[in-house]
Amino acid sequence: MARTGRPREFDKDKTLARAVELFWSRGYGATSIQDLVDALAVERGSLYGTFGDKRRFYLDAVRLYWDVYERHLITALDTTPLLPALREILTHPARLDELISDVGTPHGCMVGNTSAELVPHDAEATQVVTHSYRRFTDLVTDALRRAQSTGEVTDSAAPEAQAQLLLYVVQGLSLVSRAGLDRAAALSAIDTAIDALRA
Amino acid sequence: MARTGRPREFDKDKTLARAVELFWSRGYGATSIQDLVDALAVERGSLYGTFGDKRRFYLDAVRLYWDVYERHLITALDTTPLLPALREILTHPARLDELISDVGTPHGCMVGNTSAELVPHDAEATQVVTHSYRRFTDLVTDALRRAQSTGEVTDSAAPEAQAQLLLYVVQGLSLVSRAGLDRAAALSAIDTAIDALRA
DNA sequence: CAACTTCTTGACTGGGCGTTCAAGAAGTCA
DNA sequence: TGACTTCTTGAACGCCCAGTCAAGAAGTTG
Repeated sequence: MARTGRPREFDKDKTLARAVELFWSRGYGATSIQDLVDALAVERGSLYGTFGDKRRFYLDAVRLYWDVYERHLITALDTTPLLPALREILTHPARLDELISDVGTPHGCMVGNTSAELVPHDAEATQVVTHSYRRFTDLVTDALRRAQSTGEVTDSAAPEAQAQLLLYVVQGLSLVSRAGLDRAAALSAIDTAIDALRA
Repeated sequence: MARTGRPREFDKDKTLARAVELFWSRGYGATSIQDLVDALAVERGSLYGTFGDKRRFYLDAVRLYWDVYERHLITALDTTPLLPALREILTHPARLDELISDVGTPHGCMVGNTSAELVPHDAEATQVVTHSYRRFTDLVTDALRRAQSTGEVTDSAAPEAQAQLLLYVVQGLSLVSRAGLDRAAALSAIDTAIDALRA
């Protein structure tokens, strides 16, 4: 059973990565197939043939977004001391860490945006969002547990509760930053959260 | 210039309040005019005559949502001690405080949902969201400043930074709770946040 | 009652949406 | 080369959407 035929003219992975950008900034509903055709320079039929319908395409984009963030998360959490890494993780989706000043308004976290727009009435979207949140809290909980044992992080609260709170903070910052970002105020707030973790 | 004519058969305020429910749970894009006609029992023409187009209608609903929450906020913040009130405020949009167990998945905060779906590409929505966030931080900052002076709240951080952080927490909790809510885990996280404010 | 104003009703419109599909192009394989 | 498979292209389709409008109903005013 040979799988021959005319080869695809565009790079599937790169196209999906560019679709992430579009879906991320505009959301699911406000991004039309025509927008994607224009931005990706791939015709409608090819998009449908390669990625299935719009929902599949979008959800694949969210999954890719999360995979990239999770890799970043795992790398960052594997450092000592932990608190500077946590600070970076919290500020990352809101692009607070970018040095350029004219970064424009950030798009927030794509998982959070999906939660607001498609959850709970879309079951598959709900599953993707739930999975991502769960991975975040699991990974951060482990890191906090280690940092508690070394005495870097206070054990006045359970690492699970601390991690859950950090999820709220990062999702909240991402969301609020869509409406415009006062960098200094945001960083002060994040530092307040990080300081509260200090032993 | 008399303003006579056939009187409106429905209650404008009550209808707007019911529209809040619908827009809140489904969002802007996923709520069609037909949905509103069906749910509100008011014909299309009357809705358009009374509330203008869909965007106006939605934004008025968001404004009403915020007004109600803000009144609640002002009342709650005017109490001593402050920390239990803050705890209640944080849990309120996620309906963590409701006693009934089958509350279903909460809709999150309607302002936050608007931020995810319409901001920043809709200027008026952005203004509504920005205004709401600003009011929240201003009101909470004042309350925290008073509570710092009485010694209830730690002065290890500026009240502005504490208030901004609480905005992130409440927005994050609201958003995350759309994907399903582990009440105990959420309350532990919120308690961790509140404890960090204690002097 | 008659004139006037506003509200109600629901059929209608035009447009944009997601999606499909047929015909041709570009490869592989024997 | 010729059969076969897959990809590309863009026109076409049907649907549902937000929004309009004309005709009638229900009030007020003098």
